[in-house]
Amino acid sequence: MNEEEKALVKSYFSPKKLRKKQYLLQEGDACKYLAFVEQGLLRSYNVDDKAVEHMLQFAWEGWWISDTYSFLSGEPAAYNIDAIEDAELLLITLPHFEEMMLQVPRMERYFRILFQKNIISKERRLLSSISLTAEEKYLRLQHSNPELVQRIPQQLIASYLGITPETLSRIRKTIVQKK
Amino acid sequence: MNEEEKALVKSYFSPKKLRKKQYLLQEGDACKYLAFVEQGLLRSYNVDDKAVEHMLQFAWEGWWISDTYSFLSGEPAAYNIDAIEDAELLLITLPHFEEMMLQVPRMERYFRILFQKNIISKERRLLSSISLTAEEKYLRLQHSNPELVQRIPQQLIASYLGITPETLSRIRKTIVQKK
DNA sequence: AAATGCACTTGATATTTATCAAGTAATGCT
DNA sequence: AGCATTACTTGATAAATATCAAGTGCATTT
Repeated sequence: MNEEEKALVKSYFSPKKLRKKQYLLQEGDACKYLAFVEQGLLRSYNVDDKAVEHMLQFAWEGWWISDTYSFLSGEPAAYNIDAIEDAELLLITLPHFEEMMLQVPRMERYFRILFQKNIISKERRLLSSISLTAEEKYLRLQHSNPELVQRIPQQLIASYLGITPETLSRIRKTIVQKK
Repeated sequence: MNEEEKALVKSYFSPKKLRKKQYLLQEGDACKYLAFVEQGLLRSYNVDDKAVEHMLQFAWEGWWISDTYSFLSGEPAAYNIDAIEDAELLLITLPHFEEMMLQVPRMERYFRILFQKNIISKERRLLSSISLTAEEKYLRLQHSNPELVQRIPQQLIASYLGITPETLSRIRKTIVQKK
């Protein structure tokens, strides 16, 4: 990308800082922004009838996060997004996003490829989810994404895997014992 | 899309017919094609150490199917793809796909948007998978995708939901009894 | 029409995971 | 440093789901 393009792309975004525990998006609101994480750590999740949180995604430096459906459709968001660690973001609105796609074909391509990669990783997580035991899921996550396991609090990892914190605690114990 | 573009796009694809139970792709081979389903029904799945199949995706008229990772990277496929019903497909190779993206920006856009939608539906399936009971998963699938539940054999639906055929059979029984 | 093979069902039991309750360790706040 | 809050662990028990084994019904083949 040349300097001119870089400047143009940058002009579509606005910076935003978020303190730990602050919301970027709350369920029910329209998701106005797609966020690029420059610094820090965010999560998206939903909350069920029993007030249990279910992690959809974590996003740190270099990752994108939003409620994709709400962002694109304008419908109320199904998910919450908040900061697990203080964060610095670059935000883009849908009109700016669409404009950018048209003005900078390179970005259209960038996002098509980004989305491809996202699909591939979601497919893997899905297959883990439907085919592995709790322990296998944890071990595979640890193997495929060690930074996540290291950086994210344990209860959130449990939620991400679809198991209870107690079960994860016990699994970790047996893994240590096996060594 | 004008006639010229349509003809150009069409020229990148080659047709293929598949009989029921025939493979389009076998685990370990490179996935050479991205397939568009004109007619019929396909599935992608993997097989674990215990020879149990785990459904990743079903694709019927108007859907696309491939092992996305293998298709893009050239690495051996992790999944099998075969026909549940006799099928007619349009196949495109990666070089043709890339060429088409460059020659027809409209298609770049089409796939970016297609991938967005794919991500949204995978996210929903993932959240169902990590947050619902077996019965809730089945009911939600039935509600969100009645054609799938009607058209796909029950054992494959069970696998798609990450439960055993026996459990699904019992769940269906209790649902009927409740009515 | 009889025979074979699948898909689905049903039953008994085992295993995995969740729930509830209490404890201990770690962290944040003033 | 001391107190409060939150995160994690552990134990006892309950609930959900898997496994294994037979059986039934239905369709396909001969």
